[in-house]
Amino acid sequence: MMDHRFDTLAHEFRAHGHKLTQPRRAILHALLATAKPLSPAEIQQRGQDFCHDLGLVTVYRTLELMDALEMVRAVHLADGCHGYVLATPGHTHHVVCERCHAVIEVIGCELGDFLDTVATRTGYQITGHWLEISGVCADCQHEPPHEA
Amino acid sequence: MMDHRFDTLAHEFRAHGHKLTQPRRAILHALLATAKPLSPAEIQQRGQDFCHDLGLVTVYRTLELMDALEMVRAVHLADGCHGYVLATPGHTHHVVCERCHAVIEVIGCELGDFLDTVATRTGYQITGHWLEISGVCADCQHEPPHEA
DNA sequence: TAGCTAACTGAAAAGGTTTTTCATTACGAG
DNA sequence: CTCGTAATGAAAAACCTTTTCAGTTAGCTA
Repeated sequence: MMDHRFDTLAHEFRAHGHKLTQPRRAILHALLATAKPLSPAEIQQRGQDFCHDLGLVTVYRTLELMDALEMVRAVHLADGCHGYVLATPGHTHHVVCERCHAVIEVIGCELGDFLDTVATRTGYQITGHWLEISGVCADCQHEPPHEA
Repeated sequence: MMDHRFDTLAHEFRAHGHKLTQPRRAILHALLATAKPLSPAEIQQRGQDFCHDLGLVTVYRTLELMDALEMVRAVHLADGCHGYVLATPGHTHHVVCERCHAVIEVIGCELGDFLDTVATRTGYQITGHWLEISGVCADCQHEPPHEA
């Protein structure tokens, strides 16, 4: 497993005083192996390839921890709102393909001017924002619809 | 109840061939009486002031209908993601006060340039977006923190 | 106004997801 | 290697949302 991303994430647990257990390794592998947001149940299923008896409870607890450490981000989906993807550090936004659910993170954020306008118009002091963009990824654009 | 907004919304049910029942009136009253997003359970509680035996199931069914008619919008909140506010027609974004949860809808959307950049950068064909902004509303700015 | 029918309703039950509890296990410091 | 503590899986509890179903109501027709 000569994956630099894995090592970086693994180190993150240790750096904050948390143990690097087999179940947590399995969850990392599951998340690293996909670009789609995965539900807790999907993470458990895929993680069991690495840790046979990975429990769903552990997935929830680990996601909670990883969310607190900003290692993972929750993605609100149209149906439910409970998908998770590995996070890129810093402020990012997601673009989710509406056909295959592939996710790209857009690093950098040029919403400043727009938010200034909003502040002026509403009288609110703006402290944060959440943006999700949906579209059709390059691969899916080259395929006839409804065949993915 | 000489509320013009109530009449407009009430008419909306009829205009689409749906009945205007007491439970539905109660739900409208509950939503009209607040600027915060309300959970289904909160809508039931407040609606019972107008319709004593308003059931939670009816709240869910009515919200589903109102969502389809674009009378109401789901707001994803930091904790859960299941609040509802009355919708302004057209494309809008929400600004939610992080202290008192008051919501303002921002009409109009100047994200076009940003989305063009995202399209170029990612190769995705952009089809939609969801933006929520958090901040501190004018009222709360004038109060000392932690006293709302 | 009275009668009629489809739409709507509340209660109960089912279905799903997330959290809590608790005895056991395993990480990793020493 | 040993030990203490954090982490784990299973079971149960707690939620939230949807489905089912028999009874009720809105509002059209006469």
